[in-house]
Amino acid sequence: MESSGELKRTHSCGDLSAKNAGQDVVLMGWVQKRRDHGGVIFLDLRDRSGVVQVVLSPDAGDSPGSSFERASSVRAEYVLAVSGLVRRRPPGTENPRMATGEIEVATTELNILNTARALPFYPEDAASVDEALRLRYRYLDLRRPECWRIFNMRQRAAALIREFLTKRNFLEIETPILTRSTPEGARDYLVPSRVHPGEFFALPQSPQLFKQMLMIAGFERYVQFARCFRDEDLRADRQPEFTQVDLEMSFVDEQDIQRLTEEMLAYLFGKFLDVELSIPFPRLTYRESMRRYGSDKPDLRFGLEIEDVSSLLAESSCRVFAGAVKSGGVVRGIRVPGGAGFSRKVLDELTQLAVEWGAHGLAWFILGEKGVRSPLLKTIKPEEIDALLSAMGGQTGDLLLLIAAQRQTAEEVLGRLRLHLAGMLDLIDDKQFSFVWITEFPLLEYNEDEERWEAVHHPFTSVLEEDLPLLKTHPERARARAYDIVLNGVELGGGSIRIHRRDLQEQIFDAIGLEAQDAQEKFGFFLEALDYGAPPHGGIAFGFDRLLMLMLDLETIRDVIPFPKTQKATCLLTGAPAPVISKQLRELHICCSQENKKKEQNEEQTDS
RNA sequence: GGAACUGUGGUGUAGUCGGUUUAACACACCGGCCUGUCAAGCCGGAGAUCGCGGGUUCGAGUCCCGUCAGUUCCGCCA
Repeated sequence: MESSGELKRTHSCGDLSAKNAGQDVVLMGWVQKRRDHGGVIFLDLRDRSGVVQVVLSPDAGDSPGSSFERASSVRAEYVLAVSGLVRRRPPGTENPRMATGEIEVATTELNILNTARALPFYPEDAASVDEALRLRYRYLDLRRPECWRIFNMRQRAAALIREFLTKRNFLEIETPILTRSTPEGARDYLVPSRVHPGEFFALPQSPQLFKQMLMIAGFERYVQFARCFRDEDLRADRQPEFTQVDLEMSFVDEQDIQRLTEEMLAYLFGKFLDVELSIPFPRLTYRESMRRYGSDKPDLRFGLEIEDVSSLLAESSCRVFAGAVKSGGVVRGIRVPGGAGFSRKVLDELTQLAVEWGAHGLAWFILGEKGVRSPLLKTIKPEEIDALLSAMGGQTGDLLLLIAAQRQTAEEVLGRLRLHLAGMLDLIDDKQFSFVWITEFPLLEYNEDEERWEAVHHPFTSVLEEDLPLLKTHPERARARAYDIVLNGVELGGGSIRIHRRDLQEQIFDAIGLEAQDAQEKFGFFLEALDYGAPPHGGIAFGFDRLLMLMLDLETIRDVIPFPKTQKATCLLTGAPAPVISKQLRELHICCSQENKKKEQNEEQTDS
């Protein structure tokens, strides 16, 4: 193994072309592949820019210790410095499948900067390797052009967003990572204080209060690529630490924020993907979205809308339908074009799913060539079927699926059924980007477990002026000045117009059962800030990881995060989280339960 | 907290209803040969007791139970 010695890198592998023929170059990089013919050795040398073929022949001197001899000991993923002449390949040996396939580097000097053991897997194969192993050796997984492309895109997207917002006069500001735990929302990650025994910082779930206080400070327009931390269970699109594009503006209303967001996304998609987004995006109220799509994050890339046929069947001779309506429920359904061909087995599977999801059953009507087929045919009157067909637009070849249940259950089950059917029937065009705003979310919802009202968005969200009186009488009906932006059925971001008056803020705290004293203790600093000239303000935050995942057509945000955690929130690479030695705990005034103590002592022994 | 799927040499897979296997194949690895390959080739070699622990059985990679890990989903995620 040598140092690069006198060699100084002059070019990057992927940048070489026939134009460089005749030049002496020095390259540094990794050995992607070795083809040793005994008399002539080919090495594919890779750096971030690409791959180029390096050739060594005994002309380089095959005396002991020569470059040629060194080359024959080279293995995949060795790190090399090579010096040589760029030349056109001999006629007939060009490789059209390689960007640099017209040329090669006739190497006169080869230094091995580092060797590599046989790898657990080779970067080239990483895509097909078990993800746990890839995460264990993430630096090898990341040693491939596809990953560099993703992180290059990540940087570009961030740059475009910064560029756009800078032009719009936004200030990029960092807020604390060590902050105060807030009672609302997700579980906090806590950090013990050494200086203050028994007290803890929390990692921010979002910079919410800080950005509001920046508005109170008069910054007017704030943005941050904010790291956020939430100690909740993971999903393909959820990591315990993630990045939000967090922004806030003063003296604005919903439309201002939404317009800015649309322009920003249009700018980003235009420059980044060369995709022209049509703005403004469609808007659906929460209620309408739930009714038509059974979801507050509807995927609008396909139809299969939910129809309400409650009034048609309220007096039906079929007890399933009439009964549901009589008891305050609904009858709703989906028309599946072409679904008449579904087998009995498939229908049974769908029914089973519907039951799993909370329905009592699934009523189906096959609109076949020879008439309507359904298990309910005997109980339902022909004219009711006719009415159903015309209400749902049923045509020969279609399938109608109906759920009779309480509204919320019907919406939820049909919403999931809708997604399931779209997958089954391959209705989703994955080239499409379908944005939609969901507006007028409920402000509060009742938490059965904790027996109290909670903010749907967060407790700093303002309420629609006209719904203010409902807070006291029908809290569930009060609508928030909150909005989510949804892309292809994924919640990309959400925001709201905030409360900027102390009295309203206190009223909301009261509505969610936060005692005045508690509120004072936990949010006193913020209530106080509202007293000192807080301007009207609002904002939005996007999941930057999710945005990239969707733009790059990936399945999980782990692919756009360099060092992601597993579903159990561990890091396979570093082994975090891990026990710490008791000295650390003592300094932090932390005492662990017995079981953990044992683990930690073992650790200490092996440690010393 | 719950459900489902996955777990075989370094990697990716095969292994059919439990009984021909000394658990097979490809790539990688080690040794040898080879001056134009780019999925280099040819010859030879080493390497897994089948995630782990129980159980059923005359006999288990193959069946059952438990457990661990990874993934997906539900709950949870203001």
